[in-house]
Amino acid sequence: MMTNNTRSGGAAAAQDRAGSEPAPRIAIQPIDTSFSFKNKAYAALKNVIVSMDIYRSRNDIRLDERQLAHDFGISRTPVREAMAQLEREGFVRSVPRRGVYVVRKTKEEVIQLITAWAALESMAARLITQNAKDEDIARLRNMFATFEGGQVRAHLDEYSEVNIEFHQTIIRMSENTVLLDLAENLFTHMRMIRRKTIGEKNRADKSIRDHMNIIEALEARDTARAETLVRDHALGLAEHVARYADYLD
Amino acid sequence: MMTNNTRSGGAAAAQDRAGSEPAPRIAIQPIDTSFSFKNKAYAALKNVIVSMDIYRSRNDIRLDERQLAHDFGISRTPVREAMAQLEREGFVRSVPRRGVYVVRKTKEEVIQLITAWAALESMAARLITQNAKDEDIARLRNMFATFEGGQVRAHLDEYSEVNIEFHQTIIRMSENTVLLDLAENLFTHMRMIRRKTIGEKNRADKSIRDHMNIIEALEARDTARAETLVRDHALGLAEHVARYADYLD
DNA sequence: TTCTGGAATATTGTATACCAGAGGATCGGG
DNA sequence: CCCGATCCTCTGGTATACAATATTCCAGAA
Repeated sequence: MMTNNTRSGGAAAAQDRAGSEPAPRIAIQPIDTSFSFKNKAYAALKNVIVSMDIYRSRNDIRLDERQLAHDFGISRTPVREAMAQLEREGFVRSVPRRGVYVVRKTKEEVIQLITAWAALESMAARLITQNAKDEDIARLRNMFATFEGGQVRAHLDEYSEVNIEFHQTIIRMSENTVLLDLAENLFTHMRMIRRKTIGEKNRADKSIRDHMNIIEALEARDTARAETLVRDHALGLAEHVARYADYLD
Repeated sequence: MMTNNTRSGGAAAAQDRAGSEPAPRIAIQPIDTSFSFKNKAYAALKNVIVSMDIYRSRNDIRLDERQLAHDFGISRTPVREAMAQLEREGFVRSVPRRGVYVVRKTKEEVIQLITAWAALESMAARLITQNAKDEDIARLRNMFATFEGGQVRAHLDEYSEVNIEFHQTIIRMSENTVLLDLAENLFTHMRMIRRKTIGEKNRADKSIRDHMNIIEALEARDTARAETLVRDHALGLAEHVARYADYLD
């Protein structure tokens, strides 16, 4: 959580034109001091971890501090500080005097992950029915109604990027940054296993239908129903994983 | 999350007695290598942060790396690595070339915190009704029924240690470590503001009644009701904070 | 051949040195 | 007395040096 040290500050620069300075002063904005090597390394490392296919090979994957520091062109220190953060988030595990290894979630842990996600997102749905503006909910429909047409559906399995984006949007619409931060982490973990897609074609159809029902419940401001639908949708995935995802662990 | 590098291993040593070795081999267990300075510093720092009364003074509290390192008797490096972790968890904020400051949550953020907590704990309640053993639920009642008697009630405001412990126990009983880890962090934040207790004596009574109702719903394995009660109990606190906690920010 | 022991090597954990930038103090001019 | 430029100090950011331990591999004995 709290990824950004840069507390926005984007639009703030354009404001002072009533100031008495005649100098043109073209578009100078406070230089972004937040991109320290530590933060850059964090982003880069996270990217590396997410984009590698952990679950294909069974061998543990080790991250070499020295090698990474060298590749990034920096020293070990900021790399280690980034590692410490990733470790706290559960992405890597540091074994003393041995190395840091990318964490491979067990089936059990994935189920727990999805369950927690269900909790967060259903709360988000609740908040949306109470606080969101109609136009925002409408935008949600527009964003994902394209898939109702037909052909794109094939790609909408539980781990696809569009699917995750839908759920991420739900969370974001809750306007609760704590929920967002927590869920962001869980989604990142989910992205790491999405390549291991489970067959079962009809689940994609069900997923779309679920999404549509969710959107309708949100539009109707039906708090209880929205909450329930979102929760059960996620828990359904958890159950599916429990039953069919034997390739984990 | 993932605080422990020591993957148990406790009971595993006593197992192999069918092995052909006649040697007694008395109770050797792997020495705990996981308490590096980094981890020690993390625990110590967190303790320092939690135990200081952030919300009394309005001045920002700065943590001096050098001073802390000196007090701990170690160098800055492990202290900084611990700081990096605490920063990622939202406890401190590091301003480049200025210092690292303890984060003071705004009223808005506290409300969001409690809302997220409501989401996690209500899911925990759901899981308990489905998976927990009767005896565990019974233990929950025994643990907190002492307060029904009378005099201890006065101290049971929303921020008291016993109150937090009750909710923490609920989460723990879900047997979902992800929920537990996420909630643990939220609770830690809550502990930091618990000293600023709000008056309103009758809330304590309501709190106890709520707890009893929750326990009963769990005992009855009434999933929907338990979930709702837990959620609304927490959201009630959120609303209370929204209304009366003007001292924040 | 197989197992034990230890030296060589590799890699992390920790300490220290150095750097750049922010803020305040000081000093000088008006 | 007030204001501003400049220096000085203090802080976190980064790099590097050193210490400690795990792993590997080979030699030698049973």
